[in-house]
Amino acid sequence: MNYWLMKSEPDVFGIDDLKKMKNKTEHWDGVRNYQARNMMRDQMKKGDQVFFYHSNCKEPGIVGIMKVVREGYPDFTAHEPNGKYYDPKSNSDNPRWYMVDVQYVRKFKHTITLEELKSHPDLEEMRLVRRGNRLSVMPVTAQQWKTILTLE
DNA sequence: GCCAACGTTGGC
DNA sequence: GCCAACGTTGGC
Repeated sequence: MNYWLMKSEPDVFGIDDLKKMKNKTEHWDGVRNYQARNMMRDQMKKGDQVFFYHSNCKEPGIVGIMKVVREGYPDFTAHEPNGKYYDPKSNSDNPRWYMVDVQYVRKFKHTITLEELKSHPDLEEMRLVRRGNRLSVMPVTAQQWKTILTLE
């Protein structure tokens, strides 16, 4: 089993929104970055655990855990001409973008803030805490996963 | 709201 | 295939 971290802006779609969905499950649409796409399309497997990260908000950080319940499949929002994720260069015969379905597992009592993550010596290697990082889907090692859970 | 960092686009 | 221009991300 692998571990991941995925970012979302809570004003757009936060962990409470995921919890409210039917079966507490939602497709993770709108990712328009090739590296992130490749991970969702090729590497994320059913049962993988994922940290839910809130970005671009008052208190950025990890707010809880979800899991992959459906492996990579084409992101249909790229084919909705009036949608905000529309990409005219993608089509259903040859989809450019992919997504996975994730299910809510639990929410932390407190947000593990970016500041805390940055100040932990064992997490220096995490892409998340690196300067200028913009990747919205990234792998987390088993060791990092364990370390982060101790901060809960 | 600012702006640095980054990814993508497109002219050449 | 280089690289300047542009758009986006996301912390602050």
